[in-house]
Amino acid sequence: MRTRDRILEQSLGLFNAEGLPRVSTNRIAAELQISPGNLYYHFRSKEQIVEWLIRRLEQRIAPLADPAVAVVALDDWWLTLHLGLEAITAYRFLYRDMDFLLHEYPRCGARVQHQVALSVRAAMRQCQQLLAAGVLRANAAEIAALARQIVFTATCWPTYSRLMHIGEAGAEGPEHAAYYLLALMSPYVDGASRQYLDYLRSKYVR
Amino acid sequence: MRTRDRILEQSLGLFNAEGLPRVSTNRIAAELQISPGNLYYHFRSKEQIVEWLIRRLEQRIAPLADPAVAVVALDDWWLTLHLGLEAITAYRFLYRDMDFLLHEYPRCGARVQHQVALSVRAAMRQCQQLLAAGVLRANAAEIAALARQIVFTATCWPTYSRLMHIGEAGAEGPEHAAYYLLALMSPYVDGASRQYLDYLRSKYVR
DNA sequence: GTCTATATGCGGATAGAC
DNA sequence: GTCTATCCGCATATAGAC
Repeated sequence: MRTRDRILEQSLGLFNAEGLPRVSTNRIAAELQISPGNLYYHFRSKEQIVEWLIRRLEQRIAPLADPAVAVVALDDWWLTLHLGLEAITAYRFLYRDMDFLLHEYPRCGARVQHQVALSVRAAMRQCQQLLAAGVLRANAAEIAALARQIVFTATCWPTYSRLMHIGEAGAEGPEHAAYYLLALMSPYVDGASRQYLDYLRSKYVR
Repeated sequence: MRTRDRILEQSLGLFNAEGLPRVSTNRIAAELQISPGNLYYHFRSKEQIVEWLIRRLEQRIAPLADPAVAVVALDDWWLTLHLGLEAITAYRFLYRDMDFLLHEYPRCGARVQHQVALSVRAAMRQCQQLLAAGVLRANAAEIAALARQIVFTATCWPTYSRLMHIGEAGAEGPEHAAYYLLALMSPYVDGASRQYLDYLRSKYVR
């Protein structure tokens, strides 16, 4: 089953680099120096390749949204968020062309939608834990809006940033998004936690 | 020149409803009950249709980014932002498939990029005016991050919202984005202005 | 498992008559 | 200005030999 894995790996790389709709199955095969027919022996369709890639992403982010994980300090939140950003970066093609995904491969699109919905719920849970721990100071409406903003920014900022600074190195990496995520959180944090947050933020100044 | 305008109007409607890549020139012609050849008599290419639509959008938002406009009260800011959101909604297909746009029609993509860059600059100017007027309370770094967040949210939230709540009415309208834009601004506003902001926000609760 | 060859369909765009 | 007919190229996917 070696060829199968090579197809998945090469597809992920090409999809991230050039975008799902612009990478044809013929292209993937050519890049791997195998025939198109061979590729279709391993995967019934292009959609199936995408579906297996999504499966890998799901396994990677599932532990981050696990309710059992306690988030009681800013550090816990930050680690979780950073791991999430890295996962999103590694599979950024899914978020980059979501409109295409949803229309061309509805099953895949629905799965990504579901993952994002789970992330929103997890973000709310984590914000509430931080509130209970006294790290955050905000009312219920603010918490809800903040959690949604966090997930929105984490998923969409890399794409936005890439579009606006096309060709610039690192524009789609997690660092750009990280800075703005800290900025979102900042007004609701004070005391010692706020100092730590400012410290983190200073590491991401451009 | 009647047919030409009908083509533009119909294209805009179809692009917004189904997305730029999924609406073919043949489809536009069929919908208007004219022949594909006729369409290509009026526009050399599909790209030219898009280019004329962008031109209309540019004319619509230019006055909103005009440095001559004074933004000294929360009300001024809110009006400008709301007009901007309505313009984005009216031409949402441009933001919905920006990756496609940038790769397939680089000239068009660059123009939209340029418009967004202008919007960021305008947002910063306006935030600084609000700061000077005592409506906002923030340092320079916070102002810069806030202005970027505002433009990012205004341009990307409608698309994100639509993808997450596909089929739901109003998900891509300006209202959803409006609520979160006010939430972004809120922590940096206090006193009488804050009360007014909360009042505005209450009108958009879901 | 892997290849070659090919079916099938669609989208953008053009030619030339009316 | 508008039509009909058609070219061209590409992408997904399949058939059948090796």
